[in-house]
Amino acid sequence: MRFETTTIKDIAKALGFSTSTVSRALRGGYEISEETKRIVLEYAEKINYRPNPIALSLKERRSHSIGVVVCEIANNFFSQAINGIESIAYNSGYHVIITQSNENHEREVLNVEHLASRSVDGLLISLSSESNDISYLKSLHEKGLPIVFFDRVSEEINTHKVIANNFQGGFEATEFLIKSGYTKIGHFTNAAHLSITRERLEGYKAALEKHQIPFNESYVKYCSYSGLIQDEIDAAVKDILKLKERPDALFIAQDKISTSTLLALRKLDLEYGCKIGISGFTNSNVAPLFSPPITVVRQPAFEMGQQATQLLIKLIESKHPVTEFETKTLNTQLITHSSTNRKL
Amino acid sequence: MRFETTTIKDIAKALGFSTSTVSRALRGGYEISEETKRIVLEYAEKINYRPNPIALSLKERRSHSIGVVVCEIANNFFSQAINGIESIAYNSGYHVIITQSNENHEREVLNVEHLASRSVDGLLISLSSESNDISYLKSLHEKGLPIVFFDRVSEEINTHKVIANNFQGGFEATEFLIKSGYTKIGHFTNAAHLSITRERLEGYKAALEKHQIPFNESYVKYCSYSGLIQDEIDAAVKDILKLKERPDALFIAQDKISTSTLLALRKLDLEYGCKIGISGFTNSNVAPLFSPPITVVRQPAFEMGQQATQLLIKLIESKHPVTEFETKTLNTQLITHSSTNRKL
DNA sequence: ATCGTTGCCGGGAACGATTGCATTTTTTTT
DNA sequence: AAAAAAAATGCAATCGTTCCCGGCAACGAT
Repeated sequence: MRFETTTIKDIAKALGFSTSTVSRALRGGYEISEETKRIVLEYAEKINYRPNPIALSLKERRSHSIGVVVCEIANNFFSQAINGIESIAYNSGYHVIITQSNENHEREVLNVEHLASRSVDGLLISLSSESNDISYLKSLHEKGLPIVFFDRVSEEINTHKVIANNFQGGFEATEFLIKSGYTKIGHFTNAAHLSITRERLEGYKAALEKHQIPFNESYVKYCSYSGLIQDEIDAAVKDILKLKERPDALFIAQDKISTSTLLALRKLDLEYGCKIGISGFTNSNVAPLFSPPITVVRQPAFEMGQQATQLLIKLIESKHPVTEFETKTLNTQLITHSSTNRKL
Repeated sequence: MRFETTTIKDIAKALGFSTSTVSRALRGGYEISEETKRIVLEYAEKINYRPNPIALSLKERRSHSIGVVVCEIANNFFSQAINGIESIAYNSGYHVIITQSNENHEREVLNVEHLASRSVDGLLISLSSESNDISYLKSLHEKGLPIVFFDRVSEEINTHKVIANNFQGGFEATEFLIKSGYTKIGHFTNAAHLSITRERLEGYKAALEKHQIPFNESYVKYCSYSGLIQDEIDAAVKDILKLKERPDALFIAQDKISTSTLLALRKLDLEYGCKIGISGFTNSNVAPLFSPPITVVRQPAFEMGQQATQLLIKLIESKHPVTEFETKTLNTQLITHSSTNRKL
């Protein structure tokens, strides 16, 4: 049951050349006569010869591929980002290997190590919500593996980073609710230690402060599984419902948490869910269909994927060690569906 | 800028053994003394040695990985199927390489050939809607590459296949609309030549026939881009709206087309959209939130991915050429949200 | 004392491709 | 026509690993 391929040797044998001649003819080496080149190229074409990328990877110690680690591809943000990544990578001659951590630290480590041992030329990663300790990444980075962070970044490693303007997103989403007349605004968000959590929370707080609304700690719910587990969101919603002074609006800081919260509201108290104002991060293309309706903070996922990939390829192809790193911040977009600002 | 790794040679040099001895000690070869094994293993552990999978792939001409080709990972069905694939593959020691065709034939060919040249041990594929000619797959299959089809299969290649019970899905979705009191039932579906299109159409027709409703060709819209292009769906909806006798219900045969149709209805004629009955294939987790509401045909995507992977691994690991192939058909699930059958 | 076993280990080819250097062939120069 | 220069091609090492084969010691049996 072994899959047959044709090699440079087969060509050499069939044509009576040495493998070196064939190799050079195929890459158009200047030292090979036009005649020989023609013969070799024609024959290679005829038998549909394809160079073995594995042999090349072994020899050159690079694979012309980049590894991607995301939490889950089913998340709209990540699948769009991956499309952006692929769009750049393919045009630059790189293949993309996608892996999922499922928000699990151990899985993330396994994925990264596997990618590294497969000689990926570089790594694009958005950290899992469980990942507090990233020393494993640090050591890989120090050994020379080019890494670019996107979305969920870490301070601990000095390299390129691409993020959305999370502060802006949080601020605008919150301020929109305030301007729509809501004052008791709850906040559902990710695990507390993530960069995106901090930044979006800051935006939320800044909007409250600007409009002289006091910050209320009991209105903030940290969901460590990032909405991957519906029960966690149900519990958060129940907590909110139990409050003597319920929020009259919610700002939700993540894609999956947004949809999970809408589902929970529908299930637990639809009337309340339809009464309150809801704004939240999501890159879902079907958000306009949602009921209860939601005002959307959309991240430029595709562009983020593209820019991260451009930075990574620049790192990979740089002749000299790079020491100057940049953090690109892309603006989010607030999309209001007419039905949301119904208090106006 | 090259990434350093430790090899079996480093161990051999440090310990004064030959590479052969080290290699055998690491795999626990019987011909190596316990003492030597201990020394080698301890040292390997100490320097965190990891065998180079690329060298292994080159030598063994297999990579312990399986390639997956889907149309787009952003599609709920496929991302769930991929989770099923990974769940089995990882437990069996295989890595999964995911690629997207974006419903584009040329891209599909490129992806498959790249996967094959990377020595994937087998291939899981759901055909793109553009793929009519699959001779390239055929020749790969004849050369010995194990292939398992899922979801969108082809008759032309005799191998294992895993599909949903598309006839049943189409039948139940249509009959549900009929039983809810609708009689003029339109049908939006994929490109006509796809296996899933035929089967779901058959189910639709069978339900109509059972209830003595005449089949109306002008009620059927084939969307060759599978909902990837919103304009195509918008056009289909406009066509329907222009009919002197508009459908009072729609059965939609695919995930993306379902959501695109809902978006189009919202945009073009929300009142009509909310009045008609809609049932459709989708694996979206947020379908309960949709408005207009939709009765859902859900495919067992995760299980389909799992079963396809099990079949593929059986093929890969089979000692003898396999000649008996099976087609597994998994039942779909009809999920009615209370609000849909409002004619009752 | 010699032979066959057994246990342990090293040498080296192989996987497919590239590449520096050596070698052969052809062409040009004198 | 001989020598030098140029062009075309081959040899062999390399990447990291496995595995066939052969070597060598120690030991028991003859």
